[in-house]
Amino acid sequence: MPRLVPLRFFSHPTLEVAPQLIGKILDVDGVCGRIVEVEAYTDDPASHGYRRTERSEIMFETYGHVYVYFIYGMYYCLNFTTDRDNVGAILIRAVEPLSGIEVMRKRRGIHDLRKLCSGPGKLCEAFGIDLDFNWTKIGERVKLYHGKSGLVRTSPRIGISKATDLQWRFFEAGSPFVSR
DNA sequence: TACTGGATTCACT
DNA sequence: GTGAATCCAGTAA
Repeated sequence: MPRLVPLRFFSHPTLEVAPQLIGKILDVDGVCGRIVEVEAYTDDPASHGYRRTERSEIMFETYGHVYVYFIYGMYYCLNFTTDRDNVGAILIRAVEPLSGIEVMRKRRGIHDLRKLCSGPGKLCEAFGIDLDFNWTKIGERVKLYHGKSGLVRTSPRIGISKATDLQWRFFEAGSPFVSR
């Protein structure tokens, strides 16, 4: 079994973490992919971290957390926050599907392996990622669900709209990768 | 409150 | 190569 990447991996400077993320394996409850393209964002004008707003605050406050944002009215983009001391996040731009492929195909509605996760919006759809996963943390089991009186929040910061139960994990590149 | 534009994708030409 | 789809966050007023 490949070695688990510790949370502290993400505590280092964004520009150091980003290249090391290439080749690592993202596992969201058995749906797995090898990261093949990332984009690092710090405090430059092109980054949400350029201004501190309610949305971007997670980039300032955390590392090893999930930051998802909605774009172009249709797509989500998956980021992981980085750098214990500064603002930073890394956008996952593309992954190579390794397991849970049938689940990905069903979610994406296409069969072609090459088109499943070859873009930020595509991989979010394939992994079933949306805004609900904001502020969730790598390694922690996340349980999100409906309550009798409406939405149940697992944290004061997360508004939950559907049943979810998952865990974000990263593994060191290992070949061959065998999922559970 | 209203407006603007966006870390994208895909169909169509 | 081009343009449409689509809606939220941020900003200006």
